[in-house]
Amino acid sequence: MPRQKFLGIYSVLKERIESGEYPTGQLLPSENTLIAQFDCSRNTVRRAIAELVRDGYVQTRQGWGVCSIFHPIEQTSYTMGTIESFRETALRTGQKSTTRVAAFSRIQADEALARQTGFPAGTDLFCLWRIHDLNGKPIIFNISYLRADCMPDLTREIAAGSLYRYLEEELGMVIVTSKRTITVEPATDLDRQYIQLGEYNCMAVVTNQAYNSQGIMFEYTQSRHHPAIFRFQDNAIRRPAPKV
Amino acid sequence: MPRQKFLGIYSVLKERIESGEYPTGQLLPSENTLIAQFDCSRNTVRRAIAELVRDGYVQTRQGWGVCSIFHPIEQTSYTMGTIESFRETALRTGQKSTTRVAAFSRIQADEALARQTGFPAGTDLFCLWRIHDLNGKPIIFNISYLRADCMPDLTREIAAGSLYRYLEEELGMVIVTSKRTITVEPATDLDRQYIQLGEYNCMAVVTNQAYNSQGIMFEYTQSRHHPAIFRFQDNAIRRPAPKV
DNA sequence: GCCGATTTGTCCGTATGTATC
DNA sequence: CGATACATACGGACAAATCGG
Repeated sequence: MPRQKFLGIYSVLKERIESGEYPTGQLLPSENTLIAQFDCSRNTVRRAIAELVRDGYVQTRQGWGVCSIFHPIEQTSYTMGTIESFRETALRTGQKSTTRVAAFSRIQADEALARQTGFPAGTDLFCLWRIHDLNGKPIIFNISYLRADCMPDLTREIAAGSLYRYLEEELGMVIVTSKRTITVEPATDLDRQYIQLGEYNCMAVVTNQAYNSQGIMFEYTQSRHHPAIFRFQDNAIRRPAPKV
Repeated sequence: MPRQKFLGIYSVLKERIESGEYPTGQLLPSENTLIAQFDCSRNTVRRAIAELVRDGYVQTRQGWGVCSIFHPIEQTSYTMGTIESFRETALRTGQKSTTRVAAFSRIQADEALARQTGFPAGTDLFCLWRIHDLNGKPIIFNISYLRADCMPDLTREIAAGSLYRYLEEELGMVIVTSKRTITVEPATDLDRQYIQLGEYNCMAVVTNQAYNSQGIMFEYTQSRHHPAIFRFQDNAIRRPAPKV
């Protein structure tokens, strides 16, 4: 049981849903019942349920209850609303991953790059090209720009390992928010050089802007995925009606 | 001011951030200050801030404060973590949209379709092909399967209008949750028949499973987008470290 | 249609824990 | 160490939606 109570309740409920104890389409016990079961306050139960809603496990309806909408099929998604590094995802799904550094340089952001990345013009940056292999096959071509003043001692060797592990464990940097944009772009010569695309002439591109705990954007990365293996899943919740 | 207090505070803070009153990289007033300003409880302020975090406007850090990470550039996204119909999106971005029905039929889900869509085998379904034009150009090919028992009187004519408006306003159905998956797939002959792809040989595919307020999945839709106009944006928040 | 019981949604006040400076 | 800030948790009150009698 985690230190935080609501997370404990959350994972217990999650497991009950996955195990079929609360079947799809049926109501969970009411909040009051759960309060008695877990011996906690109403807010704590509600917090746990809110997380399940975010995960697409249940949905709630005023005056009615909390309803399971779990379907076991979809649990194999590549990534969801959390930040997860390539290495972490591979680990979670039990696959074998390696990373190669194809280029490593230090540059200053010119006007065009500033517009593209969102860094102020003139910012001192590391430019990093990495290839991610999954089960021996190259599938992601990563173009990163990293604020040099946030990681002055970055080397090509470090970049070959887990960049996020280095930032978090070595530098004590806390990665908090990440803004992502998904697009589909024509494959470039560079893409074809690193990724075996076969018949495909496009790439699935995830553009990622990561912020550290001080609110500074320290990373801009274009992850150019082989289209055949790319998969992104999320759950949307309809907001209360747009008041006329 | 909306009926709900936290939404009012949310939109006031949002506007202050957008207007530059709380510049990017700086801290917002502390919770206690905001409590005094809005004359409300701590929970209410925190709820409003939580929404801003979800929107990627701010990030919070214990012991430090709430920090603006707003960048005005990115506000043109095609869609975000909410459910929005094609028509609503077009309206919001001020574009001209039309919808054509290319096919309309009534079928029963066989085993293969059941596996693909998640409907139980044998379910009575409407099958609907629609083409969405934006500013006169066809850009989305929509393949929908709809539970017939949720909308027995659906006709081709109704489908040509806004399907969601019909479901919500005419049938009083409330759309709550939607599970989306984004992939990239090779363009089919059918795709090419309806969408002018030019050099592209792929489509950006958004697979959507929509649930009504009773927790019943009533819609499965494959939205096959022209890759050049497809854009999906979201904000990820790093969960507290995976407890080892 | 109304009423009452149940259930979730919103809001308040307070206390304590924990991270930051 | 203390002051300040956010994070978690508790308990209570009322509102709004749902459903059954």
